[in-house]
Amino acid sequence: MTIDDIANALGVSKATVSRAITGNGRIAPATRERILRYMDEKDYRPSFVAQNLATFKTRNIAYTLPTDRESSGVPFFLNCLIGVSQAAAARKYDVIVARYEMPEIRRLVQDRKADGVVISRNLADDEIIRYLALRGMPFVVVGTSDAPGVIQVDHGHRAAARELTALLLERWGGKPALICGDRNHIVNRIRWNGFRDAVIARGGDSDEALVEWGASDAGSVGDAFRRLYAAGVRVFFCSDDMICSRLSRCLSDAGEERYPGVRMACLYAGGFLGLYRPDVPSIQTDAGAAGECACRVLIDMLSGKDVPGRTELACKILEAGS
Amino acid sequence: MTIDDIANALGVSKATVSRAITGNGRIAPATRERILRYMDEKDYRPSFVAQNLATFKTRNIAYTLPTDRESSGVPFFLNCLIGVSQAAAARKYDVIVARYEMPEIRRLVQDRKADGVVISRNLADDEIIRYLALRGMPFVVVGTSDAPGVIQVDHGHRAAARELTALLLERWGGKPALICGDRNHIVNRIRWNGFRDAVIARGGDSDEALVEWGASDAGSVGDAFRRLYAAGVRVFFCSDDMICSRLSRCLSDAGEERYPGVRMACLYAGGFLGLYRPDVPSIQTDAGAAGECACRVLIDMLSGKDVPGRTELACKILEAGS
DNA sequence: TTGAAAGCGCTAACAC
DNA sequence: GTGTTAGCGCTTTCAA
Repeated sequence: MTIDDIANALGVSKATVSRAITGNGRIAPATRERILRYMDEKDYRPSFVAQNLATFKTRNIAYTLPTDRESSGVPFFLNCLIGVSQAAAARKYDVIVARYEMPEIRRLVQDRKADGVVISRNLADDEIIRYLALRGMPFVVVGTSDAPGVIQVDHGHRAAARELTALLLERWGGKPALICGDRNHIVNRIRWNGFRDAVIARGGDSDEALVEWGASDAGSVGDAFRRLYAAGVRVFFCSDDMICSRLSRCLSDAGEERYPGVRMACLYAGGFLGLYRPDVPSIQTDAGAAGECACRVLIDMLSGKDVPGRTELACKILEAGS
Repeated sequence: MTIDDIANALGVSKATVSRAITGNGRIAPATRERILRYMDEKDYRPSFVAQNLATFKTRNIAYTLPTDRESSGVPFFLNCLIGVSQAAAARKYDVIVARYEMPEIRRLVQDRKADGVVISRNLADDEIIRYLALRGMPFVVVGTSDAPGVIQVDHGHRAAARELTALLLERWGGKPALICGDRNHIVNRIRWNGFRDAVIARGGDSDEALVEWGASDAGSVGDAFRRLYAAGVRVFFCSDDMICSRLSRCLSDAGEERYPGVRMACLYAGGFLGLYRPDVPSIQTDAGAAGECACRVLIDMLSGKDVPGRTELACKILEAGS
């Protein structure tokens, strides 16, 4: 069934039917009603493709997916995608996924398969972001980007890290340090900042000895831990739950009694942690909410609305026993 | 730039240019070459939307996403999606995601946003699968479905479960049992079948006492474990790594020495396990490969090729020490 | 407020 | 082997 069938059946012209569908142009409320009711009755849906051709819009938004083995195990990306998909569907958009690689992104914009893109990953200085900006493809980043003028949606990692750190330093005392992931990931630097804020606020200084960068596999986490422990650190903050789990395992392997007085906390729990250490204090974020918000912002942009340069979502701090 | 510009620039007709693009119809190899080269030179890409309108194809394939909290932490779905996306891109298709819910699926087919769908999840008897079949939307399932005539791609879970079980019974001896997840998940039933195959082959019988269904959270896994242990079981197979991790944690919480002689193995390692218990024997699958294969099969279907009703991928058995 | 008609960029008969 | 032409289903001037 097409717009013509409707027009004929109702004795009006295609144009009028189109006006009823889009809401553009002048049309008598009565005829509009009549047409809409008829469409509904016949369960008619206008063809997206035809609409797209006429309007130069796809009604798709693209979501970028990290492809490295490392990230694909992280629940964040899936949860975020689900949020994006939800927000999109609510506004009659669809989500198409694109792997976060230059050739794929290029194809995406050249083939005009999407009206805008949600980027789920943010490295410090990024070729893909530059490309999108250059080509005028609207996008929003989930996370924090240091590139100028980039619309972003993120959790308030720094404030949350500061808050949890302050709380635990107060409660536990002892010498703290942070075991942190890749320094190139902005979010790790942000957590480090929040952690440091709290340390400084208590009169400590921002000593680099307080942080071990680049922890990732079991080996490097263990090494970092032993170095810090030897230096007198007893309160261990981890930049994420992956590291926290590894530290925790490293401790139980060695026998907890071998390292008395150790405390630990987690500056970001993306879904792993809960499973294994419900007792570790941590910061919870909601990837789905972030995705949803980012998508909403993007679609607002596409509709020509003004959007905030940065939207910050609240984290939840889980003090959890101990 | 459109097909017309090209036609004019080269002094041929639109139709000829179209033939060069699609490869359909008769065209002199020489002109074809000339046109293609020119397009390349000018970095011209035909408009997908216009093609779609003319051919009734979208060149999109849909991938369904589970929406429950439970599944969204499972790396399988993301890895599978990445595989699908890879296979699709290689064939100039795009992937659009749809949450696995009836209203969304209905919208998808009514709006004709995709030519086919890859289903990443398989419950025993499924409303959505029935709907797709009814509406003539081509689809393939990653996993095993008992609905008749459903094209499926899966790992050989049963054979692998049988093989690993046999191997370990041989090596360890002792009374075995399986702690299994939701009985409604087909894949759990399949693993149970494989496990049982091996037990029977050793002269055991297919006693239901050998399996505890419905394990999921820490509590139910712990309960199942204690019941079985009390019944004399010493060799514990888990249907997946989530359960395995919980069992492992339950043991270390209790103090391993409290339950002497316990062995454990994992009939499916989706990405969690490796982190925490590299020493537990397990069955590894490759979700990415499965997604890639499913997508390839689907696109073959769409191109009118004959495809196998079921494709089975090999699992990797990790014997891992102990 | 409505209708007629000209696109949007491409494909696919059908003729030559 | 190539060109002509009529769509694909919708939007959007421009007149009426």
